[in-house]
Amino acid sequence: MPELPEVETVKETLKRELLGRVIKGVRIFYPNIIEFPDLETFQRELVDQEIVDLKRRGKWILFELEDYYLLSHLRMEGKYLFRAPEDEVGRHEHVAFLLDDGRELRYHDTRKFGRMHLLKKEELNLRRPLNELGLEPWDEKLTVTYLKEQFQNKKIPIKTALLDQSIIVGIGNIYDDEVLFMSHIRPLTPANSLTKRELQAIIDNTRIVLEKAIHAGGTTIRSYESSEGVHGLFQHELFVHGKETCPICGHDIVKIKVGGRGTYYCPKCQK
DNA sequence: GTGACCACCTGGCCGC
DNA sequence: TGCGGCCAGGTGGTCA
Repeated sequence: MPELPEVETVKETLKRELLGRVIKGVRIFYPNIIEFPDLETFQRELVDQEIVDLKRRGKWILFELEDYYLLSHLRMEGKYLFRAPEDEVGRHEHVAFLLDDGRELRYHDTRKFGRMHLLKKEELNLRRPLNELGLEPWDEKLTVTYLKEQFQNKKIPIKTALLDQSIIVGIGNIYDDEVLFMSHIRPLTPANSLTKRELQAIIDNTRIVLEKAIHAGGTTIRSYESSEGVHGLFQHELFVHGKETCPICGHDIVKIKVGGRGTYYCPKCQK
C-alpha cells in the first residue's frame, strides 16, 4: 500500500528511466483507471509528448510533459513495469505507454483502485485532485498553529484526522500508527483535544518517520514494490503497525478499528 | 460543515 | 480439495 515514501521511491526510480523519453502511443485495457479526461482525449493528447520531469505531490506521481501533467495515484497496489510491446499483456496490466526507445511502460494494479488524470499545465493547481490537497510534511507552513486551526472543529480520532489528505498529505495507515506511537498519543484521542506539545510532536515525528522510510526505500507490507521490483526495507523499522509486542516496553500491542482501519498501538507507551 | 457509511476491487486467509 | 465469507485499505460519493 503505497504511502508517501513508496511513491517517492517509485517516482525516483521511474525518473532515471523516463527523462527525455517521448510517448508514442497509449493502450488502455481497463478504462476506469482514467478518471479525466475522456479516453479518446487521454490517448490522443499523450502522443508525441516528451517526459521532461517527474515530480510528486502527496501520494500522486506527476509526469511532467511538454504541455500536460499526467497524474497517477497508485492507491493500494499500483506499480509500474517495463515490458516489450509484444509481451503478453498481464491480467493486472491496465494501461500501457509505448515509449520512443521501443519499451512499454505498463501500469499494473491488482485491485484496479489506481487513478490517472491528464491536466493541461495551467490547470494543475486549479482543479481536482491537486487543488484539494493539504500541506506537504516538510512545508514550513505546517506548524502547531496550522494544525490547531485545522483540528479546532474536529472531534474525530487523531488517527482519522491524520489520514485526511486535505490537511497533511502523504500519511497513510501504516505511518499514521508509527507517528502516533512515537508521539505517545492514543489513536482514538479527539483531534481537537491535542495540546500544542502533542501537535508539535506529531509534526516532528511525521517528518522523522517519512524521511527514514524514504531513505529505506519505503515499506513492503503486502504487495508494494517500486517500478524495478525493488522492495522497501522500512518494515523492519516499524514499531507498532502489524506488531504483537511493543519493542520499547514489551507490552502487548493492541489492535483496534478506527474509522474502519486496522489500527495498532501500545497501551503502555501511548497515554 | 461534519462525520459515518459504502462502493470500488481482488487476493489471501480461515473455517467448514 | 473446494467453497463461501471476511479482511485489507485510499479515496470519492452519498446521506443524515
